[in-house]
Amino acid sequence: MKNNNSDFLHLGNKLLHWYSQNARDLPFRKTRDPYKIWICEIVFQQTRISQGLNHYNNFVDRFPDVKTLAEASEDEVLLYWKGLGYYSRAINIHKAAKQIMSDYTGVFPSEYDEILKLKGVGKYTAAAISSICFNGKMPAVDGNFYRVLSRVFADDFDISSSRAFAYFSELSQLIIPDNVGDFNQAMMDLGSEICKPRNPVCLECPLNKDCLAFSLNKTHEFPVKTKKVKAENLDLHYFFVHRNGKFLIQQRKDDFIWKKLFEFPASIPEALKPFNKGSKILHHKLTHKNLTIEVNDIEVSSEEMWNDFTSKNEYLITDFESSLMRSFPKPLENYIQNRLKK
DNA sequence: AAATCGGGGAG
DNA sequence: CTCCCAGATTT
Repeated sequence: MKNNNSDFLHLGNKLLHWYSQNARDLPFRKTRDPYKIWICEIVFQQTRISQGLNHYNNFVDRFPDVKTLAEASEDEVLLYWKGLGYYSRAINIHKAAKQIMSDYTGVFPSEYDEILKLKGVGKYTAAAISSICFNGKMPAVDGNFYRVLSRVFADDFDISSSRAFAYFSELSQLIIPDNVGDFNQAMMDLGSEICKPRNPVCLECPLNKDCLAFSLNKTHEFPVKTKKVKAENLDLHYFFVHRNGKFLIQQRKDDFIWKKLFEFPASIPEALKPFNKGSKILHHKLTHKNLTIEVNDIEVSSEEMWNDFTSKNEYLITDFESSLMRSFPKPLENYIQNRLKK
């Protein structure tokens, strides 16, 4: 009579064996430094390894430890996050570094409950760090867990439900082995390399004999996700005000998209319109996905008028070379390069 | 419980 | 074009 949870424990051990021979060779796999693992976990939230690998390497190279990161400026941390997206991660990672310096004397906390208190660290990340670095026993339940578990058990629980994390945390207990750190990483690699969202490579999967969805030929039906992600359109207007290679920028707030990144002025004072008789004005429009950006490209003709602009304290003055040292939204980054590189 | 936050790449 | 990715935070 099979009526207890121990029936599935061999799955976790099969996974560990597969992982011992198929683990991806990644830079953060060579360390148990909680700082490095932390950075890695934040960088790769909602981000593919191939997309974030350079950012991870550059980040830990410039900020090799908590103290270095805590003592850096927020703008420089954002610079190293340039192009990665979800910029609150960079702001939180910087706050958390200061938090570790002040609340934990600069020593990375080792307990799950303490790690969870760090800014930008949620249940997944706290579990990942504690299990990989401190032999913690919490499953690091992420999208890979949702996908692998829902397929293995042909479970149609809606992963877009707010209860999905608790549900699949519970479900993972059926197969979780003693070595939770390796198990968590094994689930990540399996989900990434084998049990992929589309076209999973089931013939190479160590769990294919145990996978209900595979035996039913229904892997494509799992996981179930009902909620659709709606992409609202966003229209932005900018003034690219420039003269002799210099141009105006300002820093965004932290309450909307592109938190604290730099951008062109979204408006200019009425007093400075119209710039003056001779200024050349171009209108550029760029679209990308749900984003529409219109740029009033104004070459200020007189030194006098330029001085009127630059005397406004609300603007920063920069040029192409200096702009490389700021983090701009990707579309504006591209615009600057196309506009001034020549 | 639901909305929001980026950008790149696969299909 | 749509969907997804080593999720967390805010409301």
